[in-house]
Amino acid sequence: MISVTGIPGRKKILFLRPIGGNHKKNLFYFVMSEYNHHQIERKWQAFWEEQKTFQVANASDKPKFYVLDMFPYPSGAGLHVGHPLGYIASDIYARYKRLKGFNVLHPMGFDSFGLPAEQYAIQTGQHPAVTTEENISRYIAQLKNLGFSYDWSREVRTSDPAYYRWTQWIFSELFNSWYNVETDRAERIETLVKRFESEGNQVVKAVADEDVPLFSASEWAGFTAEEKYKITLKYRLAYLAEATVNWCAALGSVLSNDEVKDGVSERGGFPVEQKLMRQWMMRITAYAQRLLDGLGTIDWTDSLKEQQRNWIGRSVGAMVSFDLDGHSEKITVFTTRVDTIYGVTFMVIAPEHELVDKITTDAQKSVIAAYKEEVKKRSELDRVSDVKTVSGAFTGAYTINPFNGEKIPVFIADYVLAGYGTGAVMAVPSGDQRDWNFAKHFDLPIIPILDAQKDIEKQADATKEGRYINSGIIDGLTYQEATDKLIAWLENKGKGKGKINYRLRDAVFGRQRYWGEPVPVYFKNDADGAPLPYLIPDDELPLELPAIDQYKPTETGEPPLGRAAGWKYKGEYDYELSTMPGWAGSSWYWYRYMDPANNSAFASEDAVAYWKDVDLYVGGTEHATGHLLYSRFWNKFMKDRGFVQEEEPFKKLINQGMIQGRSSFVYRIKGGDAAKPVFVSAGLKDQYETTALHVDVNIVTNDVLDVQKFIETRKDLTNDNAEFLLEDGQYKCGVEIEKMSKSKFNVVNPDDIVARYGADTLRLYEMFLGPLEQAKPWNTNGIDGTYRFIRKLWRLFYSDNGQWLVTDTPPSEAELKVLHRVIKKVEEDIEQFSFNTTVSAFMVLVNELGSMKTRSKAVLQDLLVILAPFAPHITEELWQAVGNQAGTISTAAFPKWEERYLVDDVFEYPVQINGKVRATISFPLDTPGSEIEEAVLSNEAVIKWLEGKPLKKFIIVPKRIINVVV
RNA sequence: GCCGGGGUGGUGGAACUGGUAGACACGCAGGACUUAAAAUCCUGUGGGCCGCAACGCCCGUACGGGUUCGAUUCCCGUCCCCGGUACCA
Repeated sequence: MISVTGIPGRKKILFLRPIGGNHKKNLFYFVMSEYNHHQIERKWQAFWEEQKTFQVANASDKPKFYVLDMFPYPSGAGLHVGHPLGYIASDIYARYKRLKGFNVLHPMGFDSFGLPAEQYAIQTGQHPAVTTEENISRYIAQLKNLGFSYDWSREVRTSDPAYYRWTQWIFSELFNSWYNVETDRAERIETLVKRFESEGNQVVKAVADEDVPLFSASEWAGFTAEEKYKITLKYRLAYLAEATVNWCAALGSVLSNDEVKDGVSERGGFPVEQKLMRQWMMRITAYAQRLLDGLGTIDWTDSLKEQQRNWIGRSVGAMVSFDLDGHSEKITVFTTRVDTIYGVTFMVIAPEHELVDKITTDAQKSVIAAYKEEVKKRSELDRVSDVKTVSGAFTGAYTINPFNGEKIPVFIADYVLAGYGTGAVMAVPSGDQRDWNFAKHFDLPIIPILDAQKDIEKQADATKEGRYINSGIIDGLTYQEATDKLIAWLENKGKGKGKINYRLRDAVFGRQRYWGEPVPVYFKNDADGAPLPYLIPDDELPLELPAIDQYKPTETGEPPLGRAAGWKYKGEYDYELSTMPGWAGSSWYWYRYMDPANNSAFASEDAVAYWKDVDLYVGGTEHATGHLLYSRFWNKFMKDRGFVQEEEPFKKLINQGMIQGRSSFVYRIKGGDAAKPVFVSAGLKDQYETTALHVDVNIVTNDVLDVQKFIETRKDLTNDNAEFLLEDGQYKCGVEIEKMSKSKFNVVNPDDIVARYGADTLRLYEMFLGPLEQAKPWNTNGIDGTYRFIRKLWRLFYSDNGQWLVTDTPPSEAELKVLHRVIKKVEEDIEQFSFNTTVSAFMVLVNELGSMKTRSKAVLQDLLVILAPFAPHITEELWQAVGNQAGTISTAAFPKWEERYLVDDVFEYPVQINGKVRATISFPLDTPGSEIEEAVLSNEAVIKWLEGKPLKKFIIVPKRIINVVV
């Protein structure tokens, strides 16, 4: 664009644009066009900001609606075109809901604590707060560029002390709470102490550490205050524990299970090992059942709920105690198949099991020691990838099957995990393939226990069909009968009981990092000189991050906070040196938006009572077992304690699919003179041996490489030394779909697209690409179509030479028909988040209106309103141009469609004949209600079938089905 | 292996609860306008056959069966792709 000129007549901006031209002759040709997205979008974004158009109050006579985006971590790379996909969708929905008469809360903020800023700090010495601040500014600019209707006055940042003061407060409340199994909710720790005072701890049912000593009320009364405090530490929802954690040496930090993928860290791919460490933990396991039950009450996708179900991993079974031959201890196993107990021919316990050393016989000591050594050496990665190899060692000990008194050899093997169940399994080779493999390897007996089991000499058969054999008291019974009888027997004899087990582990709540929320705890030594944790009082929060000189761990291996000179509580007691994990700040942030400036509570009671919960949450599925689980956990806790209103925080959740990159490749022929590289076009590459090289997608158009630009961007190439083998005179690039990332040169920046086509076009195009939930590659190729649509829309109002076309004449039947059909479709599609088909409907509407001679103002106004959520800028501009007050389209009423405009000249309805056979029937429009004599049936077979049978009558029934009685 | 979701033109994708498969868009081809190009507009575009043509016919929704007057849609089996998860007892 080279110049912007005049405003003749109506409020219309003309601008001149060079459109090609012969630069050598210095000749330019111009067209006049009125649509200038730069001007329009700048104008309205400024307008919205000045007028505070999207600021929303915590009260209204309209119903509330809360639309939330998963807030981003502000990375240094800025946004790429993939990021806004979900934001565009939620913005459309938020704007749509406003048009539908709701008071809509639609905020945005930043999850601003995190690893990358810290890594950068370690390398450069730059304080993470500084880089974070810069990144956030860039994000905000990019987001505003896209015309989102956020209420920016409610912005939050998790790294802001005024925010994390409340994250610390929630931690304190968790620390001050215990889980009462009888009431099935969290309660203040004081209620537990009262119980101890009146009845000791033997009848209290709580979720607590396993090593709690039993005491009576009078014993409790005899404890010192410090001893009492120590006992309560074992009950609190936030507690310290010596736990095996995923330790990543390269990152210098502990990682949670969902941050570890295939034995390496999710971020960076560094090796992760198991290590015992004293850590803050969260008793999320207390909520396992409620987290599971809650899934039934919320509108999330099945796959996401299934992921959470699997992660929680509920399994129903029984605990069975086996006496040890010659020892007083017992080994307890957890099994989901008690019914197979008569098929047990050996037992396997984890190498880390506490009884291993005790029960190993002298003869086996060396074998066991050697095996344990071997297991230690095998990394997590090997254990995972090498499932086939059978390994294990015999301890020399035997247990007794409680049902038939048989002696059962005890093995150790690493396929049994110390952390799940009891770390011991009873092995039934006839019914379990792993046990079967183990039995074959060590030549142990395989006993069939069901008459329906087949081929158990070849493989295990896990069937529950048939009747039991070789099975003592359950011979002849079915699965359910047998299970019930065995559990009753066990409970009766005190040898076991029915039990539900969860895979879910308590969450580690500490990172050896600087850039996170400090845990508001200090340590004071007890009578024996061991440190005891104490909370920092609420009124002294926030505990702010101290300044430190370097951001890496100390020389003695302490977390970075160990470097903070003189950082002690009351100048005397050591603070906790680890910080909270990344999920802490994001586990409650949606409440802060409700009342972001409050400094006497995380949000006022009124604000929470008004907004309650999130009606629509939009974000990626990658948070399935992290953020989305922890948030539900904290929310349930806060509900228990009466801080919030709802059991579940996110009523409906939509997962937008990831937008992948579409990488382009050039092919260099292998061998030859390195100084004279030869590149071959994609269609010819099979004739040579080539190396594929990424090439920047920004110099590739429709898969054709701009060879000149390519040479310019490469230092090693000149016009003279490089050779290109072309096809059809062009260099065609190869294409591959990969994750969008800088290193693959496939990043497309939304700012570039906005500069070229405008935010409205980008918004429409991202929605048009395909179903929201589906992953899809970014491809700029098709964007011209949406851009054309926007300009066609403009030309409904202005002719090519800038003439105003809209008239006050009443709408024609034809206009109303196409309009109302689209209004209906748009409404239905938006409610179902089918935005791609909505955009198609707009295109049809604009095409059809464009082909009509008339330009009725009433019709065009309705079109603007229904299109406004998708393309807010151009619709605001045209809305004002047709004579409305500026900015009022945001709160206009979504138009209603009328049935009478939806019907065609000819009805075409599915038809039922005698309530059975169906076909399509067509008849003239002016006949409904009256008797129908003429009709056209679509299906030949039906017509044949009807031949000779007079049609008695047609009955039009609801749902547009016609019943024909013959 | 198990769980969840998919497989439709050259491409992205439509198709309500079983009722004209391929909407909408990209790309491509042809045309109009233009000294030319761009932009814009118009026409055509799943494959095949017959024909001057309108019309018409056959085949087509991964593959093989089935139910039905009628199947992209429902059922059974096979293959492939994507996501999650993995010695969980």
